[in-house]
Amino acid sequence: MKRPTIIDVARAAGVSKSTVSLVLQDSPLVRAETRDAVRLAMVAMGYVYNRNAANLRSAKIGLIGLVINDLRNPFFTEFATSVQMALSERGYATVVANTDEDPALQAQVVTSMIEHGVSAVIISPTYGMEEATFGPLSRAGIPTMQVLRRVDPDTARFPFAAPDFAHGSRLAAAHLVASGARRIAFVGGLAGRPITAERMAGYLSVMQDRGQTPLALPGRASRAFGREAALTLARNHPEFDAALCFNDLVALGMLSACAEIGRPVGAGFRIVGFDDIEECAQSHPKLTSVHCDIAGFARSTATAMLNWLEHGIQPPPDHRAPVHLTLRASSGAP
Amino acid sequence: MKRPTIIDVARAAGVSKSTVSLVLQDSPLVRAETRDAVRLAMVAMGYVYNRNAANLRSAKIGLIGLVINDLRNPFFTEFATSVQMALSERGYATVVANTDEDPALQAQVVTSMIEHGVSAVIISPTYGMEEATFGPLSRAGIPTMQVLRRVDPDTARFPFAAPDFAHGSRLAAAHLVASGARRIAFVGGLAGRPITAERMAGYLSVMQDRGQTPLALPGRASRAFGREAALTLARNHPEFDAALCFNDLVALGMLSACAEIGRPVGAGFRIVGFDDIEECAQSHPKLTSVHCDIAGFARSTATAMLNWLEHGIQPPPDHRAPVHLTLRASSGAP
DNA sequence: TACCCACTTTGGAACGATCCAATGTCCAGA
DNA sequence: TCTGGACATTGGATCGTTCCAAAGTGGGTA
Repeated sequence: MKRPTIIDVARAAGVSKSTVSLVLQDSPLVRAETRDAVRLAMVAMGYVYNRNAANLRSAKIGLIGLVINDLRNPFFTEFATSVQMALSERGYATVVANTDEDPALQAQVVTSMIEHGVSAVIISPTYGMEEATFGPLSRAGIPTMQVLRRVDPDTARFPFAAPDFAHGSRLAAAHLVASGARRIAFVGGLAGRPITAERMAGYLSVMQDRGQTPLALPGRASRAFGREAALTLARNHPEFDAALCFNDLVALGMLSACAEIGRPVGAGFRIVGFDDIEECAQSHPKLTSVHCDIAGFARSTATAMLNWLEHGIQPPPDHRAPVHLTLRASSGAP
Repeated sequence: MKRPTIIDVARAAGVSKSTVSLVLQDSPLVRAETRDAVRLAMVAMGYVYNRNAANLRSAKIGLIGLVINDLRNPFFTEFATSVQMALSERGYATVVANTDEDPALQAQVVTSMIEHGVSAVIISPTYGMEEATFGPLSRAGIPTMQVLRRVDPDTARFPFAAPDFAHGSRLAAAHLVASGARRIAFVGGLAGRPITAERMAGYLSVMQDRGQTPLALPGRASRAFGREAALTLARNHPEFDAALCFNDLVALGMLSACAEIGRPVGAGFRIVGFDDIEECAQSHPKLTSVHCDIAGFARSTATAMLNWLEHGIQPPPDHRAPVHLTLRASSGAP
């Protein structure tokens, strides 16, 4: 009825449980014939290794938690998938949880992960209830990296890493100006959040340089909001001839709405996205975007985490990965 | 240095370890003041529950493996995310792995999951090396469901569940015919795969009814292929006035290419997608698609799995979830 | 006073592996 | 023949929980 244990296997193979344990660990100490006999017995009785019992003593698990605020967003999907695959390559399994920007849910999944014994956590956090999320991690002494968003200011304890959004923003704004845009709006991103501030930084400084009043249409980072904003902009601010978007989803939503109302996008109305997700190269017109090499960033995050875990090398408190601008038709590039 | 255990907590709170255990389980047996004292001690010394030790006795682990063939595809992202959240709601953590359609990688991640002690696996498998993936699962006695694709034919052992693709295909084909399409092509999907056959079923039967030769443009289920196919179709088969696509990505790619070459989509050239991902309602024109309610399907899959796990109720060997057609502008619907 | 019962609390025995010190075996070399 | 050491194997303690039978309280009732 119940699952056989190493003791049962040992009995069947006529050896001691210790020997079976050694066989399980591929120890060179056991004689070849003994090993084979034990293996045979295992197969014969359908033995299943119980990693729980093992972990109870040796406390190594190789499980890493990955907490993401919005997993359905392709930007985060790409990040999560790349992290998972990089970890898998190094023999670690990844426990993933989506929080849907719900701080309470985030606190809950983090607790659940700690209980399941993750040995590290990589988190793209949501805002709110910081203590409920980071407190337990800190108390449990679990190495934790914040990525993409810095929510807990204690980066000595929870190192932060993200692409250099502010620099990308400057590149994008400068590009729009250089290609002749006269009035530029910033579209999307929830007001008051650090990430919005970073992605707006270049825009704001350009506006200041030109002595123009900035126009921001804050909103969710979704296609739906992009559509809405494009319509609003066309109706209420027809003089604006360019938009710098919080992210690609917003930009793609604008693209779709412009197609719908027959507003040509390109030299007449310039749109720049942010993140350069795969779809940017497939849309019509193709979308100019700040390329963050999210897959590369994900891999380097995974590496940094494992260096911390395996060699105790704590990542720098505030790492910014380089970004560049990918020019395409939506901003009137050739 | 090392993590405190319930014994340490018990000592600090001046009670026995049994009492601490009861507190952990929210047992009504303990007096309120005792409970509070224990809780206080826990917080004070940063106690972390050790689920491994607990599981050792009760043999419940609460870790569930989710293996996905293409996690970057929004259809699968939505599925995976919804499954994960449904499991999380019931107190289970989810170990996710993307296989990128690589059978060797799939075999490896499945092995790794078994070793990490997942108590069940939900897998959207890739084709090839079936034994290397399903053999270990079977030997380890881990309840495993195949979803979205049936790769291992032994559905008595590995129950299968998917939306009723064949029926969706019939609905889509019938709709195209009813709205007046004269020549219909089937675009996307790799030839020879069961899933392609299912999604083509309705198309083929309609072609047969009409005595027309089917035209299939097989290819990867990606935006890029959709673009390519739209151009090919326009160039080599201009008489075709409708396309039934393998999935939405292909259809969206076609949409984008049609916009590029100035071919109006709608009553003139009808396109129907498959899966009804969120973007279908945001594209221009909006995309008619076979709605699979993937989030609902994911939730019911999670429920079925947990019923199996917790109550031993094995899911039916071949479950098909209902689908329907969502009419939008791309097929000339009002 | 003695007894019962409901309410709390408790010590010890699992659970299934790992780890370690100790014990056998066997053979080469003195 | 004896000894040392390489190779194999082993029993017992241990990890941090849960579970269970048993015991300690205190109040009400016969």
